[in-house]
Amino acid sequence: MDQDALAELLSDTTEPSDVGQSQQLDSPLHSYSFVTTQNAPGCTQQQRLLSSLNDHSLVNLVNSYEAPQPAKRSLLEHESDDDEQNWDSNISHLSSHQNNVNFDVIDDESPTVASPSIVATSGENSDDDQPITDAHPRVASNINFGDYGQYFSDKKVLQQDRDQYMKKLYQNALNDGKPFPPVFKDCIIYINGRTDPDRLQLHQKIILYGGQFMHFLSGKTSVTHIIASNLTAKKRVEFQKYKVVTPQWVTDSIAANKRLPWQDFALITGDDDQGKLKLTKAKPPKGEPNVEDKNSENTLDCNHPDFLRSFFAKSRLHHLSTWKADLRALFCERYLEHSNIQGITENESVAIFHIDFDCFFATVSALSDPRYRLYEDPLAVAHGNNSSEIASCNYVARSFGVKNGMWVRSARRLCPKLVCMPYNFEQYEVNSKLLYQILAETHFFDMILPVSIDEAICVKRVSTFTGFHDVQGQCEMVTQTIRQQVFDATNGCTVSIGCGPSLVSARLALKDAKPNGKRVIMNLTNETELDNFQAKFPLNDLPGVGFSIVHKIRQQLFPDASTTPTIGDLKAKSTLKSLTSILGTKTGRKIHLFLSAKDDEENSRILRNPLDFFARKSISVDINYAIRFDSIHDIDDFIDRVCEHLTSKIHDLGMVTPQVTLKIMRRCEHAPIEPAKYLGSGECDTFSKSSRFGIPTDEIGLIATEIKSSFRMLACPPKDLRGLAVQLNKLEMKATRNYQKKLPFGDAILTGDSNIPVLKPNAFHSMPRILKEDVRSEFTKRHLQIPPSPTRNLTVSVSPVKEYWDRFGKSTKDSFKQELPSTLDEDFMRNLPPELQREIKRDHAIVKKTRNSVRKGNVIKDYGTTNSPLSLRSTLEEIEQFQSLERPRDIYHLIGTWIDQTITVGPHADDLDLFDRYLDKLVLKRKTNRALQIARTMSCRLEYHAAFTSSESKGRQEWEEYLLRRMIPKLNSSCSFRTPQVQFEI
DNA sequence: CGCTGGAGCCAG
DNA sequence: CATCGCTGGCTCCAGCG
Repeated sequence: MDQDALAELLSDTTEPSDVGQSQQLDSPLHSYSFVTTQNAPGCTQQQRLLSSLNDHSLVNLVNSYEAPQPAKRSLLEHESDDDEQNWDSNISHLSSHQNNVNFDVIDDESPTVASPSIVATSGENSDDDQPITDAHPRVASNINFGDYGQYFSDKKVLQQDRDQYMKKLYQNALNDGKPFPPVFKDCIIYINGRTDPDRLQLHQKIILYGGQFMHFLSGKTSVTHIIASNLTAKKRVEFQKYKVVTPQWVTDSIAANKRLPWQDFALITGDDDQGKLKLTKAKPPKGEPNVEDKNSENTLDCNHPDFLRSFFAKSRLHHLSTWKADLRALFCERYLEHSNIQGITENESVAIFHIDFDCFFATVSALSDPRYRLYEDPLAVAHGNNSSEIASCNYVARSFGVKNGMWVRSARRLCPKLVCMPYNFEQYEVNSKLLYQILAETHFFDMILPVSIDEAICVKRVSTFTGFHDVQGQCEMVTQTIRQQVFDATNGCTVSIGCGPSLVSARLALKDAKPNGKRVIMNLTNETELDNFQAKFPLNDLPGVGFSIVHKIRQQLFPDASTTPTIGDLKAKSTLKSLTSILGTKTGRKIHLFLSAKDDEENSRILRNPLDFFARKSISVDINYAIRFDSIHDIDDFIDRVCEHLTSKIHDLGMVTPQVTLKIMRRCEHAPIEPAKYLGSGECDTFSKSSRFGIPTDEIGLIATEIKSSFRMLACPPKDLRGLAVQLNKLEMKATRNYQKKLPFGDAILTGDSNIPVLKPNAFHSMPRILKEDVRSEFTKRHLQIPPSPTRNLTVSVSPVKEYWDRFGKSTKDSFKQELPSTLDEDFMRNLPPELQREIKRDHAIVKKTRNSVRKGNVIKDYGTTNSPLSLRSTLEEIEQFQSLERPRDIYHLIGTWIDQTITVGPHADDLDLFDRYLDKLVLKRKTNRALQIARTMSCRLEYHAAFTSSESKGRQEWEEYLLRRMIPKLNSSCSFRTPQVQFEI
């Protein structure tokens, strides 16, 4: 590093953690395929666009969503002629690849340039990974990264090739292969120092929009623009003659779709002796608006309506989860489009490629700022400096013993010089996309299975290799090509690849390859060889084997071992029988198979039937951070917001749920009120409670009410709540015929200007979520009225039943006041009806668990009465219709059918009497939960009909009348009769 | 025996 | 200032009829 750069570095006092906090907002890259489906952070361009529209256009824009939404774009999609081959079975054989390896896909105009990957793959027995790993066989400090950089900087042609290649990749990945407008045509741009958005993002933007990028300022003459956020005094003088602009020039030009005059963004103004920054109109690079933003963000506590959004925006784990879900959804979409893809059958031999970025977050974050030296300094990605968790650390840090998930404070004890870098979620997405793009373009694999943002499993049938010879060699070649391409495309991110005949072996090979290497073991054909290869790995390298399983195995089979046993150790010491007895049938069997490098049935599902494997079965929100509530009402509001989030999602997915689960974390009795980690949950007990709807629903009112009621059942004092999760289970597709029909508020009209078109009620709610939020705020800003969500509207204005229900639900709120007895009086218990006994036992169990804070083996029993098969013995004689029914769901179904069939004429009085008697029985038997559930089912059903029948419908009115006047009061009285005895506490 | 709800585990 | 401890899927187990 030269003196100037050093001086600049030292003069820059901003903490690294400030870098890149807000840069995701402005990127043009945010709008591609999977990112948009989730809660991508707000998008200023979009907001800008919206606010530029007049009311008329805005409403029209929203209305356009009444039509079916355009299909999401795929990250695996590209538009070239051979598109179809993407997922096809082995259309392009390796032989054609050998010709293509030279990157002539990149740029046909310069085929003469030797590609580095040719060097790497040309040697037949070259086991080394040139040029990436050759000079740096193992760990970081040896890696001669500079050589590679030099390689590019010396050869401008190559540099441009690479940019062209990247441009093409980006276009494919981000813009359906179409070029972006050439905003920076004829510009040759150099970036100086640290910038916001960071260097990597600016680079991408510049080349995407037609500019040329200079990595080094050696030949200053050719550079037309220099981008910098800040300049040292010395640089200021040095750059006097250049067009030095702020990064905003780039972002604003792109937003404006044309190159804006550089003078407006000049960093050095001629008449400014003090070198004061010229702050440009929209947003200064660093300054007050940012600070304000941060402050307001920081003050968001869990009561703030935007808390969820702001928390999610910064949570690595949330990002990981949503990325994964998105990738899975995308896979299914693609899979369905290409019906010719076949799962792998049991008898087929395959080569599995397990591909994974090396310390992904750390690498990407490090590359975004030239001050971070990835291969020399110990680096980690984390938010804070003490009890902040390390999301990812580079291999230098690992050599000190630093591990992912460690708190920064403890890591610093191992490695005092550890440098913390900020997250850069947007760039992670971009680089991930590039990986998947490259994998797809390779046209080598039969399937590309997403594992996560930084990891994929690729499959190739052995039978589809060219000839049958040298499978090993072909695999090695393809791994090396991929590694090289990813390295180039991502500006220096390395992937490691493990390749083997099974999922397990590929995974272990990957472990062997890391960091920055490849390991192909397709040549280990007989069992002994494979065994020998596997023997050295520690047990926890096996998939699905974590802390707990290792612990159990150690305890039972290696009581004296001081370290984690290896696969070889376990294989020598265990039998199928011993494993299943220690770990259970399935787990034991699975591990037993793993010991011979075989995949078990469950693991193979991803190969056999990927669609089934990736299908979404549940959806949930977990928040176990910053949860601090004072009152149950605040919690109710929070639950509402969580449910809103979830229902909005399943609504977008067109799904409904028959079962919801609430899971809470409650501060352990002995745990301090505030744990070591700021706003952390500390040590907690967890409790969960699930309940079912008679008919699957996506209705927020029902779901939220149910969850709130579950929360009360769990009887957690609001102040002790430290975490809350809501899950919608057993998701199913909503029947499509519904909801297309006319809804009762179809004539909803926007107030005000009569020239403004009528807003179609469905339209707003059919918009993609990311758009919805901005449109909503835009509407609010203009005092335009947004129609309520169809489902919610029903609950509010159409169905008094619902309203009643809400009140009914709330009526239980204040009734759990008394303390539970610390021990149960046996006599007292014996004299109670069994149902009640169970209920009290359950409550007692909660208290006991809470008191003891026992972590394991303290299962709460008799939890759900809602779904235990109904004891119909006494009701059977009287109610013929229920005779054959044993399961609650059948009962709900019957009631649903009953309502459906009588919705126009109303229920028959005799039937109602019969039904009344049935309810009486339930009440008498204290099965109020069941009765409650039935009422809920009926309410739900009636609301459903309310959507399609006129409010005059006599039959429906009768039904509602019955529900309101007879059924609910009956349940209410039974409920108030019951609650004092149940003795919850709040 | 098969089913269910709750808890636990694991991965990234 | 801290700091952002998610989420989906499988398995195990006890209890029920």
